[in-house]
Amino acid sequence: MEASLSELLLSPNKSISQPWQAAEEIESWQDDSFRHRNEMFSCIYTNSMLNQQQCSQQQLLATQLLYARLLRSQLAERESHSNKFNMVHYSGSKKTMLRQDELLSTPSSQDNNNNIKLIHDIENSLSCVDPPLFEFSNIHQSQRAEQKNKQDDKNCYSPKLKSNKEALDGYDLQHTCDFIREQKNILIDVKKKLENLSDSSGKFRKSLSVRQSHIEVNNGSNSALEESVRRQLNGNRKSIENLLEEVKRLYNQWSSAELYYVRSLQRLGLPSEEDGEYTSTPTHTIMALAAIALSNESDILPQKTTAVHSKIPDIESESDLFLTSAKPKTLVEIEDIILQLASAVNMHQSSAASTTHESYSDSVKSDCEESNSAPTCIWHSTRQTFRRKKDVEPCSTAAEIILEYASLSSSSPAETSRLLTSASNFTDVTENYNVTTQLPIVFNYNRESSAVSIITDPLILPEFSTAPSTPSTSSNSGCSTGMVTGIFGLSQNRRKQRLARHIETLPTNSFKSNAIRGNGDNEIASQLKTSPSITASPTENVSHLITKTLSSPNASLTAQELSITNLFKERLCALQGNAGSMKTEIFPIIDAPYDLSIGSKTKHMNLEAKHPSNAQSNESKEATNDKKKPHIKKPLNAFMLYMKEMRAKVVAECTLKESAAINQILGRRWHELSREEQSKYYEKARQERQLHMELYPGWSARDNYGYVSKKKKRKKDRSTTDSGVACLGA
DNA sequence: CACCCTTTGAAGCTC
DNA sequence: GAGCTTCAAAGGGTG
Repeated sequence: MEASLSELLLSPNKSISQPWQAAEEIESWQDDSFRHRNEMFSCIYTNSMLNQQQCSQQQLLATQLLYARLLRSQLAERESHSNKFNMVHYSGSKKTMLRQDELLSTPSSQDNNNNIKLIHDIENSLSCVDPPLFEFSNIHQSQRAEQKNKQDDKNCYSPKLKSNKEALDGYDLQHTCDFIREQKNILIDVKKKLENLSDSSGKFRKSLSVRQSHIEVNNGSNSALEESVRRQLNGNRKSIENLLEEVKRLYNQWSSAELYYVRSLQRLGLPSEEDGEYTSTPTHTIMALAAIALSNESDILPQKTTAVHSKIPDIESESDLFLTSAKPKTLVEIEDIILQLASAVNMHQSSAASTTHESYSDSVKSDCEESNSAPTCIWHSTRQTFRRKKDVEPCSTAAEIILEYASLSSSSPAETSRLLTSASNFTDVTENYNVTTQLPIVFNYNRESSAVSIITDPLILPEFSTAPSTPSTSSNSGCSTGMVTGIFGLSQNRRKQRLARHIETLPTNSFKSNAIRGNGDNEIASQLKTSPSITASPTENVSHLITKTLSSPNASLTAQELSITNLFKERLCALQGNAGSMKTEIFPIIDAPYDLSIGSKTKHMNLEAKHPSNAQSNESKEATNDKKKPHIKKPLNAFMLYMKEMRAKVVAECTLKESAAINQILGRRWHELSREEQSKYYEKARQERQLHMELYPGWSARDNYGYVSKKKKRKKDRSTTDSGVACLGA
């Protein structure tokens, strides 16, 4: 029962001796860490379960926070303390949450309302989650131990791995994937239990208040007994509220792990368990681990966020938050595991592909060789193909692979939607690159780059990949014109102001990171090629970590590059494989970061289905150009957010189904809202705009002008002409 | 099947 | 800066 969630998730083998499992250590950090646990996510996910739209933003925020953490972790000291996996201490959290001393402080003889019993019922309901969990876990762990023994494996991916190769040889990828999937199912069970617990706790709290009010009404006298009962009631209520708070945090933390996992799969274009075609891949494993790392993030929160506990912190504070060099507590350790796992996965892959560990380019070759229609490789002009030949200089660095991948994407200008799909891929791999190499790299390739360029910016790749080889496709989009103009390249005053505002919120630390701000491919290539030095430069801790993790610096580099390279390889081969069919196959544009829903399938917000492409023939070229760039929708305003949230309720209340009528009702209700209630939505809208602005720094609402039907425009013209105002305006 | 309807608010455009 | 336009969501209705 002392097992932590991290243990459950990360330990495939019970026999693994992991120092962080020591109960003393757990006890030592639990109190401190649990108090701050999920501060970030409790802020991020406030009300998130009630509002899907909100979830999308918060989900993204969470992801960004992860990256920011990854970034920050490079700058922070690696603590010697072994509170490595400071995740939800699953069973232990129960004890912490319940605070036995508080709960038991009330003598049972005075528990007239059976409050203690109820609390214990709740406690039991929590504990009833544990047995199957650990039973399950132990079963699988023992099974895995047996399997391990059968395979005569000598090593596993312990964080204290000394001989990486040995461990990698013994690493059973498939089992790990299975294990993670199983643990995810367990987490789903935990989630359900927590929801049930939350419900029962809510009922209890309600009954508690009813009883208390009953006492107050019926008895006017202030006898000592009543006072005592009241105090106990208050105490119990406090306990319940604490319990609920902890449950909420647990739930949020779990959700964060799941969300990031699902989201990562979606953004990589990999199927999830919900999809029929799901097959476990190394990338699944990596993503699952990343999700775990994200979940772990919650423990690194500085105290700062508690002040805004009741509301979602704004971006400024968040940016400031994760760029301050607070102490990392667990992330480095988690990353250590992830790095080793990723390396192990790729080593495994490499060996499976009958290639040498040292030459992953050969692996690329072997994986891609079956592709007949190899796109042009701009890096190896001698062959003009990405397909590896023995006499061709292979892409020797991850940077080249990345760039080649990008060039490959851009080499098929006819399939712009595909390119857009690759955007998320690129971003993903870039992120993975950060994960696996622990390099705080920011690719800032936005034409109108703001100082804050969130790593997940989906525009990064399209711009990056299209710039070298394809001309601008639009004249009005700031994202597609020329080279990097920087923050001074803005032409619109308002946009200047917005950006200036944005920049003002930037902590200076953000520039201290190893942000790669380049103007061309060569620069980024050279930057990436020098990754070893970058790895060593931010802190000695990183290099120390890697050196410690892997047998040698070279091996470190190789393993890191293997990690990203294989990720790229996967996508690259997929891209190549689809090269022949790309011309006819239209992939939906996935605008992943801004529109992914929690636990749901990707919503293709940018589907062009509504676009009247055949409306006017003389605008076909323009329409074609429009199709080539992603359609980034406007952020929702306060009323839209309100509508989105309340529509279902109104529909349920009324028999109306027509949206126009519903909207009228919602409009009236909006005006009936108090200022406070409205301000809640205004605040949400503000955050949405902020987030949108950071995600799409170069985006302007103007970019969407003309996106809607021309008929609508004609209709508007007609209506305005009727009013007579438009004539004056025109 | 594409567009309309209907709401409010934000942003862009025009004068 | 005022006034106007466009778009954001939603889904039944309409041509």
